Amino acid sequence: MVLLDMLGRRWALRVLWELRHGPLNFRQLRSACDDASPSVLNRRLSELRELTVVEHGERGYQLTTEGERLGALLLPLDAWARKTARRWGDADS
Amino acid sequence: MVLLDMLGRRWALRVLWELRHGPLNFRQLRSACDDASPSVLNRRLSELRELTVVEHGERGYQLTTEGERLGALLLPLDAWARKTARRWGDADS
DNA sequence: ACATCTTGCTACTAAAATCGTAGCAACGTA
DNA sequence: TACGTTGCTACGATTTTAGTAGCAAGATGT
Repeated sequence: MVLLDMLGRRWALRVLWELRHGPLNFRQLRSACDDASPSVLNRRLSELRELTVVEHGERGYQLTTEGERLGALLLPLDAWARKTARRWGDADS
Repeated sequence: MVLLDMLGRRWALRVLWELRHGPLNFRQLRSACDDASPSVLNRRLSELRELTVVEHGERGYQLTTEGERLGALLLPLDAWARKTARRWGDADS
């Protein structure tokens, strides 16, 4: 599973998740990702761009059409996460 | 997103994926995961067990009910991966 | 009883990934 | 020209993972 190996890297899923509502520039994206170090974030963005899942346009980094399709698949994961978080009494999402 | 941070660790997604068809013992699981090093695999399994997503029963490691629910959400991801793999002419899945 | 095999897992070192911080070059703005 | 913003690189410190060896406990065979 190449995809799982790719997405199983730090910030990969998170980036897709944070871009789901629209473009963010590098620094916005960074602070959205708990201030991930710029070196890793940049590397991950390169990889995601190679996958043509993310692109860098006028308005900043954004999901491509393919990326949005992939991002949509994360919604159920999020729903699951929220459910189990509630199950454990966690505060965050 | 605690979940994404958790799943964004080496072999986490992969373990869920490899257990989707039933229990595997430690060594089977390891070879299913490209012979991941036992130290990391074991650590990941501990974490997944803490999440009550994986458990260690008579037949080996297996998904819990919650785990199966989560695993089911990976199927669309796999479908997506297969599609894009075809798009790039990759051989593997 | 005894040796053998399997299984889950630990130990340990080397390599790789990530963190955390500083700061630069390019660009726009005043 | 001075100043702020943005995307990004550099680099040492820390954390994670890789890779290999092997042990303890239980099953199995003889």
